[in-house]
Amino acid sequence: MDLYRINSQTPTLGVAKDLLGKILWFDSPDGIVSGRITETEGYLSDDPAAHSYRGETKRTAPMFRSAGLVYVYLIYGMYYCLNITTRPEGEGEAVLIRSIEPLEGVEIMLKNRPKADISSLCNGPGKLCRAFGITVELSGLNIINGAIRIYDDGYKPATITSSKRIGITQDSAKDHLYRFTID
DNA sequence: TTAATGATGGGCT
DNA sequence: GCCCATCATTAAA
Repeated sequence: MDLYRINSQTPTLGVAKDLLGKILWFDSPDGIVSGRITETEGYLSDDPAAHSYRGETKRTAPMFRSAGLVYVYLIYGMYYCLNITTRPEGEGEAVLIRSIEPLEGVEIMLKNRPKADISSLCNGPGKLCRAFGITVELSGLNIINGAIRIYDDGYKPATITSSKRIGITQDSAKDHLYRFTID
């Protein structure tokens, strides 16, 4: 199985679609967990909904560094969200990984989310980070050498659906079809 | 079945 | 002080 590398020549929305069907892999303290990516969203540099929009801060620094880094942030005080950066130094774009179909380490995921059943184990950005054990401590790692990686096993999605992003309310951003899903 | 609400804390104005 | 790229739980219908 091949390591998947982000090509910084590829536009962010192209990467968002490209990541569908790839395998997210994490060498967690409890063991290997992995799953197939089924939902992503793109966040662009001229996009008021992007964390990078108001400039670089300590939190958002990975978005501005280089393509192929992990950007993790805390949301609503209790959940983490996982992104992969897509652009060269200074640009500030990323893809949010929103949903995954569990593959390896299901017993670890169930230990992290004891009340979930398989179908709802990783079907949301907060849920998948909780199930995998991904926290903000991992923000800034690269996906070539780090504990979080992406693999390509040759799976090709049949159909990619575009839709509006979840939870985006700014008038100038809410209607963009930057959310991509496969079934 | 869908709709409303509470949890919980960092980041920014 | 308000907002937030969320989710589980409860309430209503």
